[in-house]
Amino acid sequence: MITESGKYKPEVVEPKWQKYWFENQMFKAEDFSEKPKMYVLDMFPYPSGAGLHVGHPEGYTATDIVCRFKRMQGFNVLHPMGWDAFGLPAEQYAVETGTHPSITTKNNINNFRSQIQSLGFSYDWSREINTTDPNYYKWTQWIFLKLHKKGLAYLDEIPVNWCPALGTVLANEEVIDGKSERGAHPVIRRPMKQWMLKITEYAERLLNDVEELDWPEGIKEMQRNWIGKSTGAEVDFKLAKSSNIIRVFTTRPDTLFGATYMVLAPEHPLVGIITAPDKKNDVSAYKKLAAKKSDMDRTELNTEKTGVFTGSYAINPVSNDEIPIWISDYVMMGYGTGAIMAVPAHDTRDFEFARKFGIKIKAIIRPDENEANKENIEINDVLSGNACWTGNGVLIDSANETGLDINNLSVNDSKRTTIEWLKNSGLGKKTVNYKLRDWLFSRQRYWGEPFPVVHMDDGEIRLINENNLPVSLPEIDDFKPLGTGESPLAKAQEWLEYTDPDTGQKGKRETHTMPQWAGSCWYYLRYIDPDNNLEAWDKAKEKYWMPVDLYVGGAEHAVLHLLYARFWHKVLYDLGLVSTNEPFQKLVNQGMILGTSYKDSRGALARTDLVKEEDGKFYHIETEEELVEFPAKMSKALRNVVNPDDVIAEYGADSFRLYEMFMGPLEAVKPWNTKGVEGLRRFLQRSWRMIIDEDGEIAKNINDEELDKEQLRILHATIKKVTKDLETLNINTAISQLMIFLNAFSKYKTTNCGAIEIYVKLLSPLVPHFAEELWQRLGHNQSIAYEPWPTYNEEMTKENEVEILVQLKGKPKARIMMPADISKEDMEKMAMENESVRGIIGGSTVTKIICVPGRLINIISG
RNA sequence: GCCCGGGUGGCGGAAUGGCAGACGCAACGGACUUAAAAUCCGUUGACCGCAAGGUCGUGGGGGUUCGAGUCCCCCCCCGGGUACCA
Repeated sequence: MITESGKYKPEVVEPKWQKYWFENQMFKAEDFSEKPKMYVLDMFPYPSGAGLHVGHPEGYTATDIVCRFKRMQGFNVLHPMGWDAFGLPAEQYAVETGTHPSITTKNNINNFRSQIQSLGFSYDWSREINTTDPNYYKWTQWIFLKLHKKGLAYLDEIPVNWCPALGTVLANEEVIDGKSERGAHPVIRRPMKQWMLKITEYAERLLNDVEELDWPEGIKEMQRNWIGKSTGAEVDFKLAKSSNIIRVFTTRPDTLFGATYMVLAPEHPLVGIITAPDKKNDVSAYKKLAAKKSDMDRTELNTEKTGVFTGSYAINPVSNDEIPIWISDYVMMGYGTGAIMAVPAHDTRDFEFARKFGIKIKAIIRPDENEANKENIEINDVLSGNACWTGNGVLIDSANETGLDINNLSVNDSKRTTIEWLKNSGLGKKTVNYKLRDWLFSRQRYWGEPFPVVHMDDGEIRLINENNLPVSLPEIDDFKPLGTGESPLAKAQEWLEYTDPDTGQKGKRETHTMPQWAGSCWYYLRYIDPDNNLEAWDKAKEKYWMPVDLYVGGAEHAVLHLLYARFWHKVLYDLGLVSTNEPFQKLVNQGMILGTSYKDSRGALARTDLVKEEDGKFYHIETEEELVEFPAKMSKALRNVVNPDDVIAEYGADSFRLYEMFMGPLEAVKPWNTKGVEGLRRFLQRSWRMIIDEDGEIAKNINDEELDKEQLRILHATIKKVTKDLETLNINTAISQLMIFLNAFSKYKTTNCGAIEIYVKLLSPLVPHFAEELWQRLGHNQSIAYEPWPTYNEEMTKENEVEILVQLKGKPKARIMMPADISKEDMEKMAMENESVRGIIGGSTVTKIICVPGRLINIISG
């Protein structure tokens, strides 16, 4: 008879243990402890109305496993969760329905929390934070005051990415291909007064300190590229017929003698001044065209160069030649000085431009012969101006009468020499340029942190006193954007008007709010001391917990969040408010989980509900065309979104967790396959059956008999493999080893109870509810969560005898059993005395024998 | 274009320079069952062969090595990032 208590029932076991953990506050982190600390952080989610996605629990499961593992190893673990809850969707929903964003947010958070809790994660819920809570954003505002006082926040009238559909400006990082990152609405350029943060002041440190981080190389590289440091020189060009000077930035000062024209960005302030009267019409027409073009979708980038001549000339400072000044939109006002010296012989863009407009091309580098051959470029073509060379070589025709002679020098040497000469002649100097721009920190939205700022009527910008924080969001009932560049906050009359309590001076509050990134720039610090009403965090606690030892999240935050947070952290460090230079010591990106989709012969993906399966093949319901299975991003449009709630309801949270980890390496992109969850459910079922018999009793063959040699070997090998794999986050192979253990131990007639308990312990970080239940049934009345992690004996993992492969000239021929610890000499002796080995060698002469202990013998014969 | 990843059975994926394909899914065969599901046992890279066995095989081509999925060079394809950055 199978009784109820004999069955594995996740639907009973999982809520039982979740309740137990919650009621006993099992995972509350202690501030300060004798134990070593471990701070494991998940990127906190934006609680969207759509709820949890199978992608969310992937990283959360991995960190939960690490935390549970580390607790058993005696660490004091901090593992918090919270909500990045400011953001556009709740506000747009408010515009449509009138529901206040705080209500939407609260509901979504409740939904997210219960979904997350149903997965059995061991968060310290007493530290839950919410960026929209005034008790939280009070401190976000406080940090803004710190930034401002340090001179890192300023107002500036700049051309910004204005998104009419969203009614707000966006940071450069939030604009993709000329469209908004969220919603893909068109974005146009428009000058507006905005709050900016001087992240550029930290560019060098943000770049250098990347080196010391234990982050994926790809992410570090993306940060470096985004900062985009380039070293070169600023050079001043005099105009031929006026006293104006055009300053350019170049990374190739060595090519100055080859500069045969200049180009200004169309928006360059000198354009209006230097344009010759007969060119005014052409130039202003082009400027208009360029302005319109920058409003257009940037993906349709036309590589064909355009531009017009201004009618003016500049003097090349090294050769004294008069060179024409053009304007073109291939030079951007936003980078360097907005003007370039053009060296068509040695820059591909300049080359294209000069070719098109018939401008002189003057070669001043003789290409390196080997390199030119490799690139398939004729040296003579370069020298005659018919090909462009950007590589190495030797300088030619590059000397003047005022002491600069770089002929015969290499590119690098001539750069150095030229910069030296420019400096001595007062014409230029060595400069460093960054692609990184200052951070646009204003948004014209309601649902964000208000700035603690008042614009006084006399023009003074006044900061709200620290003691009067937070500046709370006013209640309003119309969330529609004004479309003027002001946020909906401008409608909150009462809130808006400010009167100085002492002087009676009047002013208006800042109506911009902070971008969503603000709250996530420092949330990891608030978890350390979430209820502190006197300060943002206690310094001693910060010192104890920081830095974050492991940070797991999606690669989509490679530049945005991670760069901004590092910037704030460095500012806080400089202010003596945090003890570490960097916030996140180790970073791991979980790969995206793809859904199943179906592709036709043209490569088009079909909606999953329009696909039918027959005999293992897939067909389109309407066209009858045969389709092939193809992994694709989960999307509503493809109807291939998998909802974790459904999976948990059918298989249980433990099977779900196990499957997500078994799919492959954490960082890899991998396709979801619900069949796979069944396999893991089966694995748990078989593990259960090995331990619990059909009556719900401990299986009869589990006793206190000693393990035999082979059982001991498998047990210790399993402890070793699982321990090492959890340490390195190779959770998929840890699970494989546990399966190997089960396959072996479920076949033995009798099993030692201690070995089974170790198995349950090894499983417990992965499938905590399952393990708790078995642990209890095995007679323990304490939770397994803090049981000491099993240790292994290296000697036990070794086999006495191993099978050695005998190869003849690399081909496998025979297998001989040999003692595991045999020496090379004895291996060779044993092999050569072996009958079948002799037969394999036959009459041929052995010239060499390679012995690899524990592995193989390779016999080379002539 | 440039910068990062990656390419291994039908599928997800394993492999300190040492027997490629661990583990799982799927498939097939068998046991149990009136039957099915569940469960259990077995087979499963391709090709040749009755068999013993052999040949080929980690995107393609070369190389280093006694030995290469792994190291080196060249090329192709896929994914991500970025883009007239001077």
